[in-house]
Amino acid sequence: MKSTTISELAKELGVSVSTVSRALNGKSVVKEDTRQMVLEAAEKYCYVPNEIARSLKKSSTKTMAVVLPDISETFFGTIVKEIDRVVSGQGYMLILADTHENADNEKKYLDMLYTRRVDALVLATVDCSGSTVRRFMESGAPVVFIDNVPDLQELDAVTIDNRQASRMAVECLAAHGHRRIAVIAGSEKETTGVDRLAGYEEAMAERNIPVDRKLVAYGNYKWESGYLQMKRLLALRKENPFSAVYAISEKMTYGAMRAIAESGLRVPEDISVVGFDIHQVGMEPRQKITSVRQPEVEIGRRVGELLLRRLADLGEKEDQAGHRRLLLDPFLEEGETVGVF
Amino acid sequence: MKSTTISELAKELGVSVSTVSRALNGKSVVKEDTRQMVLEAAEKYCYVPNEIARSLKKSSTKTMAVVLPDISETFFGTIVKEIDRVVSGQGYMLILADTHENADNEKKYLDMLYTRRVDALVLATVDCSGSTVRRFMESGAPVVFIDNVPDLQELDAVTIDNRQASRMAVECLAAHGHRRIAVIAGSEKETTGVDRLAGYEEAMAERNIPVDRKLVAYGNYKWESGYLQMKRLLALRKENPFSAVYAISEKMTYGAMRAIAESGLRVPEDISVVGFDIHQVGMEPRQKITSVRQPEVEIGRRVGELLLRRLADLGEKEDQAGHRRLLLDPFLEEGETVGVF
DNA sequence: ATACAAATTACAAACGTTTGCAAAGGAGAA
DNA sequence: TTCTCCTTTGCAAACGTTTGTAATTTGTAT
Repeated sequence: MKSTTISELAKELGVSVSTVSRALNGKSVVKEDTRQMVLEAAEKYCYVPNEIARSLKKSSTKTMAVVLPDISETFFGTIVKEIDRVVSGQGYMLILADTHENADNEKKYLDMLYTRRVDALVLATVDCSGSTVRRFMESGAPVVFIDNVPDLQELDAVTIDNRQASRMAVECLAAHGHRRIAVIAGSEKETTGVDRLAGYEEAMAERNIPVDRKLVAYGNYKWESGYLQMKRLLALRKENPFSAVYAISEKMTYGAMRAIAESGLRVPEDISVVGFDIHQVGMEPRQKITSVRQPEVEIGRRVGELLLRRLADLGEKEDQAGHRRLLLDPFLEEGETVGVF
Repeated sequence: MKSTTISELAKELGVSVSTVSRALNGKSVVKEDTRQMVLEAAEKYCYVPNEIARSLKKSSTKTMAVVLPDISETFFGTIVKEIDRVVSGQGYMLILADTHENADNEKKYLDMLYTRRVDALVLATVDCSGSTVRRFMESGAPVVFIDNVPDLQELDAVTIDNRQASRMAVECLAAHGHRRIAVIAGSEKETTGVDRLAGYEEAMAERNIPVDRKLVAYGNYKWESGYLQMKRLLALRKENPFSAVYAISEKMTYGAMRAIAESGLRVPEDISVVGFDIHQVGMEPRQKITSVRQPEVEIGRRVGELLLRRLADLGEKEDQAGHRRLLLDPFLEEGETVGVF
């Protein structure tokens, strides 16, 4: 079931391969009659261009890669979906690589992608040192970071303003009278987690509320850690009282709420909760959770557009405009988990 | 920043390209000294094989495609993640295409994938006629269907037994004394929805419970339709009473529960609920939802393994073993939304 | 030293395109 | 008719590999 090639068409029609190629691509001048003839023959013999051969010749694969820690998360799924929508409009396709949050896998995938000569890369790295991508970036292919951005200067990135996100959470709680606000933060290694905690501290400072270290718990973004850290905070509640808690990931928020429910306390009567990335706000079976949200679709769109522009600029031989770090606005989605204190 | 090629290495070392190629690939006989020399030079000059050229020559791209309606759904995300894990172990990468549940997009993507000569395809189609894939299948590339399987004979597929899934739901409810069981079903066009409804009917028949058509609502798998259909069912509850409801998708389950909550009824005291595909059973902030579940990870693994075997068999020139339709077992995950009637 | 087989290496074609350049074809003007 | 100029087409190289076959080197036995 091998498919037709240009040269077979050429032979069939008694013209040269270059003529067929030009007729098919439409870019170059070919007599209209010939073009029609070629097009009909292509139709008749079910000609399908071989993108591999074309890639080799043009050294452009019309392929981008997305490397991320966990595609099963709605957050990443939504971003990828939108990137795909945007770039597929220009004929690009997406190679997906799920690193399982593992730096070795990330490196392995980046190597595989490099040999495949993808035109561009979007990366939600687990290795903030940025060491794994260096070669890629040096090769000249556009790279855009999302979610977790290494602390290097020269790079493109699209994220939300994570400090701002936490400020909004604290602001919401403070506006309801809360001052003793616990936080379930993330690891100190990832820029995302660091920024979110910093935002919390800034917002507290702005309101002259001292940050009680006893109310700062460190989790790892997973359900279990939200659950366990909340249990811990609740156990010490006598000595370190608090009226609200802010968790910086979706799963930790769920875990924390479960811990609260199991302790017999009510939300928001006893404890107010602000979550992060709660994707089904308004769709929860019961209580809507107040949550800081990221505009995933916009993130995806901006990433796609940025990559397309970079690739176009490459073609134009313009020198790359300075690298840009897009900081999008998070937003607070009101639910039913914040009460007045 | 162009990277080194085999012929540059060859020139540098004063040997032929074929020798370098063979030394690098290790398959063929090369004097050990030469191999070392080549390997060192490759290292020194940062040689990276060009997979595109290799693909062209070997007419195998080491690439598979996954085409599905919505990657932002955890269900698909989890499957893709596992397929990726399995096949990347054998050097394959995954191209992802999100059709947005649109048949035209599906066709467009399949065309793009065909010109890219992907080695294999996994497809969660929205077009059960199977017409869009025909060419692909005729080309000889392995195709595996998931989720929604066309009613053709000659194809590979990995799904759960959807009838069995519904039987388990009904069985659970019946065991708790429920006989008037409403169902929020899906469209009549998709095999998945059809099978799930059929399973419901079978299970009812087995228990000599007549199926009341008034208790069968048709949704479209989305939150809103679960919500609206439940509202409708509740509005008619006086004339068509029921003590339980079974919804055949995750989002419809959430929507239905929201509608129940808004009507002031309690779950499970007033109405019992069995859902489908509830991914965070046990992680919900409050009430655990009893749900029929699909083993997504196993589905992904079986898909990956099946594709790898098919591709290996192709190489072996063995004639393809008959097509197989893997029917995996769904399972019931107990929550707190089913009470005795 | 010579011959022969085995081990190693080189040559060249092929995979299916694109594209610069040269060649051919045709039309109009001298 | 011949020359020029423009339009259309063909030739051939290139993209970076793999691989069958031929050529060379090496080792061993005579």
